[in-house]
Amino acid sequence: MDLYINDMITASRTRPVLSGVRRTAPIERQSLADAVAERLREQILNGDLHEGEQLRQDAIAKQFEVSRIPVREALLLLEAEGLITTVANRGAVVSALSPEEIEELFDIRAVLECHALRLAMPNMANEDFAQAEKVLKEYELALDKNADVATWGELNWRFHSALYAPANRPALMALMKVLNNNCDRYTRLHLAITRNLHRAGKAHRAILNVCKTRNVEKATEELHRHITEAGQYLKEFIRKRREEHTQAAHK
Amino acid sequence: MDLYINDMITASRTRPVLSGVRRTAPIERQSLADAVAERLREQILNGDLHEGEQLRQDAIAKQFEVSRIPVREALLLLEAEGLITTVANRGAVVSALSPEEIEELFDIRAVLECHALRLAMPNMANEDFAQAEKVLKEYELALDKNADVATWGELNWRFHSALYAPANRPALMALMKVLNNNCDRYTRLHLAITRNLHRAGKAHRAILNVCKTRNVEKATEELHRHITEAGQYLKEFIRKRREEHTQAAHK
DNA sequence: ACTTTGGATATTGTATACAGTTATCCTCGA
DNA sequence: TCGAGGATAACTGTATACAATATCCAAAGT
Repeated sequence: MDLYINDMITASRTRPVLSGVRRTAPIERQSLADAVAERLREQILNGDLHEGEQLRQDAIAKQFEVSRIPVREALLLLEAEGLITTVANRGAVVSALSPEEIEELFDIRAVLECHALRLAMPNMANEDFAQAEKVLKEYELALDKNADVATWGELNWRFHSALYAPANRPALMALMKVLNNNCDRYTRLHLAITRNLHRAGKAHRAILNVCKTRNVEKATEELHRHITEAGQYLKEFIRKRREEHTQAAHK
Repeated sequence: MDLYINDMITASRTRPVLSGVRRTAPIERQSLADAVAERLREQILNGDLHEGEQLRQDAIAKQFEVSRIPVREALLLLEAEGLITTVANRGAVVSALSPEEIEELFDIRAVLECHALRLAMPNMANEDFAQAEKVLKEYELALDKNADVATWGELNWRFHSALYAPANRPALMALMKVLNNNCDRYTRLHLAITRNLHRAGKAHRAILNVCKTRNVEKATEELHRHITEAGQYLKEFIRKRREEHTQAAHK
């Protein structure tokens, strides 16, 4: 699979944050390519486009009523993010990560996010804890409401990023976000089937509690376990699922 | 700045490594976009295009005698890699990383590469040491010959990647390569001015020697210092350089 | 002098058109 | 029935043309 540095930076594509005190928000203008990419990304993360599915330039262009040029550019963006894979003259398919790649991605995430947490913890103020707490409450509320997996993915990242925000490392944060997108797709897939959403909620609360004690070692250990356990679980989950599918294909 | 996941994967764009034993190499066919991107990337890494320099689509298209479409797609790739930055309707410029971003990048590199080394060391065989040794010799030879900085950058990465290869982590490797590209540009800039190329050579030899003792802790410590020291040095170097330039602009 | 406004020019963004490549399917022969 | 070969269709890759947007400069107003 592929990961691009600029996806890290291309987090920047998601619009610079409003700076200064201008009263009237600048009119949000997106290039068509960005808009198309956003829609497709959502569809992929939601699983509306399942892995391995072909992405026809023409079809997408018609669907969104644009020409193929912005579609092509959108596909390049998504490829840089690792969400799709293209073969010359044969078009793009939604990336299907091998179990090994999934494990690798979660492993990278664990390393980077623990590093981020380590940097963040000395800077954590009460308001940071409050922020994380707030997101966690939202998450639990969403659970009760049986919200969709998209909401879950969003809140999951918001919780994690809230922990890392005090580190004040924009590039690192952007990189972690891209990696998260690639992992979340599988997590969501898993959750959509097993529906055991409470597990992550409990793990998150545990992590937050350790952070509050300001014990860096224990906190990073907890976080590391949270991420790698998810990785191992998903690796196995996907491996079995693929096995079944190939068997089904062979009979 | 921006880093894209797919750049990690897009390392894949730099052609999948020959797998298997096919005798006749597959005919190399690159899309124009890939070819343009490759040329531009080289120019940026070499410093032929200095940071902040505008990249006009028309000019590039004329230079390579292609239309603007493949140029645009090449620019998207480079943006994903973090080498350029684009603003809507105003085109692209060669990314100028702030001293803080440089520090951040080197820091991320240190974390990931130490992790990779940690994974690699248990798998290191004599042939791996020999391979690293060989690259190191080439490096030292290039020093004597007063080779250009491009050669230096190439050999630098080849040495580092030789150390991490036994870890057998393709995604991690690809990500590290993209990060390296973003850092190397500044390292080369620095070397092109100060010409003290021997320092890195000595550091590399020291790292390799520790690896041979199979002491994981010491090896990662050595590597970590090697990378973060370079980062600190360059951060200061770029900071001072920028200061001078802004002063020059004000008088 | 300084600011503002209008428009000419340059540049990017998108659509349409065409060329090249790959996949599909049909026919023909064994 | 099966496989080889080739025409056809489908799709991607690139070029050209046009539209939208930004930049620059000069002229008018304060």
